[in-house]
Amino acid sequence: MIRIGDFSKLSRVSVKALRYYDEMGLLKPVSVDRFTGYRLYEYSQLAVLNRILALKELGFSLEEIGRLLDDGLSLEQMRGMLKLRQTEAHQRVREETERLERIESRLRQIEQENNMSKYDVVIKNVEAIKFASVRDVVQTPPEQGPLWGELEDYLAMRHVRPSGVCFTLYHDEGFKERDCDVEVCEPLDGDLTESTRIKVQTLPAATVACTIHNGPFVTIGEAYNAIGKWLDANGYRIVGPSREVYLNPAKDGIQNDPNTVTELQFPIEKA
Amino acid sequence: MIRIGDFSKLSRVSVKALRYYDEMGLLKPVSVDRFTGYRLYEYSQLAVLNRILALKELGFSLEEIGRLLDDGLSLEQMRGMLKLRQTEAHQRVREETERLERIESRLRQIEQENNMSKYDVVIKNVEAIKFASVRDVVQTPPEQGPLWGELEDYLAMRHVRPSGVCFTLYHDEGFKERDCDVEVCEPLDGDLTESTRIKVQTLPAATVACTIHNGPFVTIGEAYNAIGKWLDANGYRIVGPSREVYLNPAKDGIQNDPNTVTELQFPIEKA
DNA sequence: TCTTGACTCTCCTGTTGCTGGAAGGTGTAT
DNA sequence: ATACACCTTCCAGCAACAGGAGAGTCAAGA
Repeated sequence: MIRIGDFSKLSRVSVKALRYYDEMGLLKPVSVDRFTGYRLYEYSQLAVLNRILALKELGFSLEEIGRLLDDGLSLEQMRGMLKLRQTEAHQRVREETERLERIESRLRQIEQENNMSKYDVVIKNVEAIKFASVRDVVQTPPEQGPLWGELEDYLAMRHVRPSGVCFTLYHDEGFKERDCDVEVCEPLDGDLTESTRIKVQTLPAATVACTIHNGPFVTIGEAYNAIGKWLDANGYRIVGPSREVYLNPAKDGIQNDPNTVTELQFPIEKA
Repeated sequence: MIRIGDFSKLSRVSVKALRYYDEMGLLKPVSVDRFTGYRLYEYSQLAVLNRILALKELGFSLEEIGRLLDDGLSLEQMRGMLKLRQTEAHQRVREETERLERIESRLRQIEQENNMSKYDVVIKNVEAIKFASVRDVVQTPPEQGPLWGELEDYLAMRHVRPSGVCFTLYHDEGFKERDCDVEVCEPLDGDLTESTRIKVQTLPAATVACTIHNGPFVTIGEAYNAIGKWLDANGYRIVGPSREVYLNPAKDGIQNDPNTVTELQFPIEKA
């Protein structure tokens, strides 16, 4: 029988941790002095402690370990739990690897361009969205103005009000300055009858890389630039039309309001 | 100006998190209604939030992010912090990969042998240790008894008492049943003059894989077996003599006490 | 105008696996 | 007797929020 301090030295597990394991019911000392409260361990309990540590290494929580130690665990159960830990560990390896890639791409960016981009790209999941839209080819993006007029008139006439922020889909692959295949969209809650020009569709939920452009449209190219580089550097592939979401739409037509806030969203997949 | 719920929907960051960021000083709403306490955000703050999220992805804590946002961070500083994160991320990738390996080796073990080993192997760091010892070649391990007598007599004559648990070093590479090069050791605190047979040395601190054998010595082969397999399966290399640590030494000479507790320690390196 | 129902606020607790420290009792060697 | 190392319990804290209670706010519909 040895006291907690010696047990701790032998096992290289802190006294605090041992007391915690006692409290959690993972490893009770074989006896506790009735008067002093001193915990007394047997050497043979080091084997139990080793089992606890080994399970911890495998990624089990202390609570799970407690159950594993109590229940004479069947092999099948054990196998199942290990499989679970396996996928989790896999997942975390992936995450950390991606994090590492991102860090390295940032470092490269600093080395090469010697500055920090004003655009930060983040990945998020957006929900499916139902919307009414007009699609057409315009000479340059700013010329989508009339399409907006057309769409809004149509909605107003049918007393339908958009249920969220409007956006434009760019159907061309890659960036294109002229003859752009654009689709201007207003999100919808209820129903709407279509016409030859106005269609109702649903965009599926997606994982998108996005960045925020603060300022007038004339400079939005920088944002496209930044997000494009980021996708490249971090190994993502574009898998659908990009969206320009007009969070705080321009007040004066579509051009030069400096308070405009626009979000760029690119549906992506890991390359 | 939008309320927290809408800001949350646009950013896909929970309301709780936004309030927390406010409290931490990371992202204050541009205004707070004096009467209702409602937080009001600007669309343009989505860019700040994106920066926060991007830094979080890189592995920074919220506190660090706070400082990064406040101090107009110099590029050099940023580079330094990124380098730090980089090594950390590297470290974690390694850890998770090793965890994954261990899980997979356990799974293989279950598939193949259809049972769970009674021996759990854990890795720990042991400190340097000074000791007195006798080294000799014995026909079989159990025949080290006389060496123990020799060592203990020597210590007793010089009124030196061991300062910890005794152990044996096995200097042979691999497992050997006969003509074993063993060294029986008693840890020491103070000084001791050497003789031709008795030497004083210091084992350096080391990383060891260890397992606990509960029971008589005759069955200790199983423990060696288990630890050997484990090292193999998890990609470790033995880099020094193994130690047999007699935690709860046998009472009857050295053979058959069932309450004996012995720890096997193998100094290792990742292969 | 009243009533819903959806939002929002603050404040408190809980999460995980411990670490650190305070205040006080033990054990042993000098 | 007196150190000094140990041991005990209890409380606080970490990181980044989530969940919920209890109460106030807002806009739309009856």
